[in-house]
Amino acid sequence: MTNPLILKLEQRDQLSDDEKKALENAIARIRVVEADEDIVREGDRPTESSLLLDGFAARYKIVSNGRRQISALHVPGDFLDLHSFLLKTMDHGVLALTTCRIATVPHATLEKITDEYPHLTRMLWLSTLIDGAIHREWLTAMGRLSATAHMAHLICELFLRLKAVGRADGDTIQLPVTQAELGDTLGLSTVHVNRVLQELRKEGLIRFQGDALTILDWERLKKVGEFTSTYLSLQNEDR
Amino acid sequence: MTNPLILKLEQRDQLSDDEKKALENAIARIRVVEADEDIVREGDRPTESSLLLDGFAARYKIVSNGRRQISALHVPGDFLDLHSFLLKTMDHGVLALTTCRIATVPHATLEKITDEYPHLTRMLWLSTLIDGAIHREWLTAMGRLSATAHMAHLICELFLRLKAVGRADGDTIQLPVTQAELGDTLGLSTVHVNRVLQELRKEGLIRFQGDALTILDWERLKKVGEFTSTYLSLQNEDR
DNA sequence: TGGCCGCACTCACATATGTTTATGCTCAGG
DNA sequence: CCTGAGCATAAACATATGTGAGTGCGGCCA
Repeated sequence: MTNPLILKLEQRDQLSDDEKKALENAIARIRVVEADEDIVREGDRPTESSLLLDGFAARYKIVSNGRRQISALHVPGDFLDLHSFLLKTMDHGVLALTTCRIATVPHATLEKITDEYPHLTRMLWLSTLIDGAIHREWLTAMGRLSATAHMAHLICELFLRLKAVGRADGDTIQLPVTQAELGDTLGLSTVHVNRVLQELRKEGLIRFQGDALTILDWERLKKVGEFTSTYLSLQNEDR
Repeated sequence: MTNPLILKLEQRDQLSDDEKKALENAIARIRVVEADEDIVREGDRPTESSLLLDGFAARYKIVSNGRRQISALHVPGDFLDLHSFLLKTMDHGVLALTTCRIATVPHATLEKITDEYPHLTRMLWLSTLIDGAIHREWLTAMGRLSATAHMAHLICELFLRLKAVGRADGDTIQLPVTQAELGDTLGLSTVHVNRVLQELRKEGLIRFQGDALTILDWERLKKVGEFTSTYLSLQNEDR
């Protein structure tokens, strides 16, 4: 089975065999983290970065009154903390939402890659830039869209991101995320998440039973969520 | 006068003379953009990136009902669209909030830097990672803090960022940003921005007359905004 | 010098979303 | 087969923030 990171990057630009080999060799070990466990903690100074191979994970921060905000949801192929390579100190934690299979890449190896593989370096840089683009999109959705639109937007995004790494089954994705976690992602209460999901269901836009989320009307869902995929950089071009 | 980007980067790690020279030489030309003009437009595919030398600028997105969300506020030393080097298509616009002096750096030159200067490349990468860290912090503030706390947080951040590039005068910074623009940044209405500023003033935390913003009680302001500066990566270390 | 125009500021009222509390489903474990 | 935990769902009520409309000030320009 191919490394989902390679899958993700090759969607954006071609990788040489050398580069692919360098990526594969960068993996020092593979570990498994159980659901609800921390993968990295706020304040940590990791000496390696974690690449998600399987499962769902979230970056999060806790604020004073114990409330939590999730600032990123991660799917296979995503680096969870590639930024710790240069930022050094984690300004947030990373949590496993399901059982996660994780490849660890030592920062020393990343440094070597930046010395020897300029194009591959740009591709890794790109992957953090996409994270940033997603952050901006979330900011816009959170600040200026209604809760319903925001939820629709998130669903559109997750569908495309999962599809891009071969994790969509037709119009259905597995989304093993509780309504409380969705609330922490969207900045809403669980109660309101529930209301909003009901509405999307009532409108015939989605089905969502158990973990299985099915898109029933992609076009209308996109419209409700004011979704355009530009920010995901899904095009293959020279970078 | 030193290039504020060099000032900004040298605060995070040492730069060699060669690297500084490479940065200076990367500037193809300098242009001036008047307040309220677009510097880059959503959908553009720039062939050069813009480095802000003087003035204030904002990244923004307009949503369907005409509402606007500002996803980043930029001060001198910030790249406005370094990410366009690899993301290629702008997923948002960039606007001059005041008259801006801007240095343009061709993407071809950036590519050359990534080929020849690994450490400098990492420092440029770092600067986009700091943008990302700020985005995450804004997400948390927007999703889980009260409007007042969010405003306090933003003020703390801008104060430190301006101070880091020598643009603070004691406890005072120039913040030539209207309340409407602050609203678009925080995801609030102008009316509520006004209420929240009154409250911070009444509490004796800030003075804000005209463009001059003075921090009257840093410790309490930090506390109200639940502000910690980790995410700004202000420490000098090997990167 | 007069008159706009942009902006800060106010008030009255509207509403999206939060809070609290409770119910019932489903599924894993004993 | 029962039990409890975790989760989705529900209803009643509370509130932070939005909306719409308006005032007044200060600076710029004719």
